[in-house]
Amino acid sequence: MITTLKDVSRLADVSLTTVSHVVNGTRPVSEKLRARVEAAIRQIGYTPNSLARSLKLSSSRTLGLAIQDIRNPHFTEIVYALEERARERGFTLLLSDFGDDPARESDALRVFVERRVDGLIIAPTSNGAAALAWLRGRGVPAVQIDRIADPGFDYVVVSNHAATRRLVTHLCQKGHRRIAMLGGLMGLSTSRERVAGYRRALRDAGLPVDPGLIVVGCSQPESARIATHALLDQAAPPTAIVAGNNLKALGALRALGERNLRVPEDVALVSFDDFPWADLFRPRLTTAAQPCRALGERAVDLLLDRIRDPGLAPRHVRLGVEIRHRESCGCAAGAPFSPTTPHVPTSKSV
Amino acid sequence: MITTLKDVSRLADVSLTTVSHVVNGTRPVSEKLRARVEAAIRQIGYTPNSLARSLKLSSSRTLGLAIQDIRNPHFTEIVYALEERARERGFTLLLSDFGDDPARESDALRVFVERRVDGLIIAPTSNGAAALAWLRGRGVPAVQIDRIADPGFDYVVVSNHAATRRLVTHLCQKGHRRIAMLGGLMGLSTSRERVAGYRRALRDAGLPVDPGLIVVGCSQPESARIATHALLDQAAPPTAIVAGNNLKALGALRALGERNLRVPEDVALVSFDDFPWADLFRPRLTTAAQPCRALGERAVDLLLDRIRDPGLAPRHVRLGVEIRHRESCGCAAGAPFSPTTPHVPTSKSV
DNA sequence: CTGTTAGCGCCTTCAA
DNA sequence: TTGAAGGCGCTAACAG
Repeated sequence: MITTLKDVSRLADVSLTTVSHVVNGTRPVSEKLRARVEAAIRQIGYTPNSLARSLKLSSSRTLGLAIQDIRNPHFTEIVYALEERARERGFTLLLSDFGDDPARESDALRVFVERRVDGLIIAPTSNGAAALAWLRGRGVPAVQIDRIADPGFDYVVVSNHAATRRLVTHLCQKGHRRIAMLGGLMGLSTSRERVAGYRRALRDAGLPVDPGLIVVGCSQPESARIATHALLDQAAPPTAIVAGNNLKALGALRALGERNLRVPEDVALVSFDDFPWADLFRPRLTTAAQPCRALGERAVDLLLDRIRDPGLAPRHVRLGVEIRHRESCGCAAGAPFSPTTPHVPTSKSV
Repeated sequence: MITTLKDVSRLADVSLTTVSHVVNGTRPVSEKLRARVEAAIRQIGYTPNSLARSLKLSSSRTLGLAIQDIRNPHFTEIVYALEERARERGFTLLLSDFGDDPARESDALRVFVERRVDGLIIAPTSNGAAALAWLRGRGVPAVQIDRIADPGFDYVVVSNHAATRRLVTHLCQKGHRRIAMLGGLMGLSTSRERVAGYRRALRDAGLPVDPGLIVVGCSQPESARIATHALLDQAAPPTAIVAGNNLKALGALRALGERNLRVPEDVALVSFDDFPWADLFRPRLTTAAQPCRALGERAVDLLLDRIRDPGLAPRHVRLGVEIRHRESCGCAAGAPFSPTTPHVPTSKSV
């Protein structure tokens, strides 16, 4: 059923070498032989064994991708971009979803190394530094995305500080003086940078930083929901909330709904990360939209460069973030339905 | 940097055979030698080369996954389940997103076969039959998910007919007499089954089937949006719409919003496929929620069974679908925010 | 232009 | 309990 070069060479009555060369186009072969070989290949349905090829060449043209949770739309979008770019450049993606669990993160890297991926892309956990150190010991090229655990490796992330700062400044300009921040796990660079951006914006606006308005450690909608309730139970509750990512925004939205608070009239809400269908939430969310597509593409490009030349100095890329003003910040957005739904491909036929 | 069994055997001064056996625990080794070997392994950081191993064993413990568009939340959820189950059972997933393009579908399968995956999971396009036939010629185990292109292969899908029928019957019972259907590409079994279920429900209710109320071929939100506008432009527009999947629901929702039509007061809307955040859409969508998790798990299990025993007769699994009644069908849902958000994992800490 | 041959790293029979 | 040796399928010197 599964055939080999040798089968082809026997059937075409040529040497194994010649077959290899016509398959790979790696040296001139006379028309006559080439025709015979091609006929034989078709006849027995030969498909090259890239395992053997990889073993010989010590290059698998495979990239490992280790990520938190592909169900988070933000990561989904990145995975999509990574896969597409990798495929375009002739690489296949090995996928591992490690659910923010450092132990599973290490497992994933081990599996990838055993499979001799040519390089790997990782959104590191708070324990990522150790995982990356292990990788370094094996000389495997890697690029970090979304978060930074080890500046000794390449990375491509976004300007978390600046974007959060703009989000918060916008809220300040609309007159809010008690602005709460729903932050993530402080072991992650993203969380630290976003919280720092928040603080900075407050200071810029001459507003005090009230520790009671900063909640960190939320990593799922449910914890954000609970945290939001706690925030609103305070004596002097916030009039605006900044969600550190999309999952936290969902949780906040749920809590707000449960209290029948109106957004933005009663409480304003802005969030990091956009959803492709953010225009269908009510209220429509004002967000800091990350360039997921570009991020994925850059990450693959960086990685392939490094695979080609492992001696390169670490390269650090920070991409800009677009603030999408919709309703939840208190701005009356233009048309009731924004015509731009950037992440959803347009149809080709009805 | 990357070391081999031979390196270990030299350092530990034992035979290569012995090292292999301690690594794989495949035959008894004396305490003394084992200790030496293990020390050597640690010392040089040996990581097995699974490429070589796979070549020798002709089994890669790899599964190929070929799917339309991981950005569709429905597929995202399935990919998540597949990856998790595969990992639990010691397999790694190779990912290929082929964007509903038959040419890219074939490419993906070819790449998978070249990489000698042990089996593959595919959500076939309308051209899937040809692709699967090619696979059969190579004797590669495969299971279809979501859609059926070749009953000669295993599959696990959901009861599209019955679920759509229940959705439409519900609408009929609420008094709707002009119910439109937004169907997908009729080359896909899902689309055919769902449209058939719709027709069946109308007949059961003694209602005429108006061809003008059935639109097929939408595959993206944008085409569904346009189709919805066309539907509403008719002389006798529908009072209810059934979206054949989640993307079509997004499009319909946008069109409805653009016309300032209220759901469900002016037009009712129900949809196949649930979203994890469906509770945050306004109106909250009534949906036929597929058991994505179970589907993924069954698919992997079926595939591994078949890999073990390729002689098995084709196995066909059809899973039930849960109708989630929310507001968009005209039912006043209970609490304003449903406490069940099944696809979003609960937090472990705040 | 074509063929012979030596591995890539590993598993496993066979022999000791 | 241990080791030597052949071969999985392929590529690329090297030789004709």
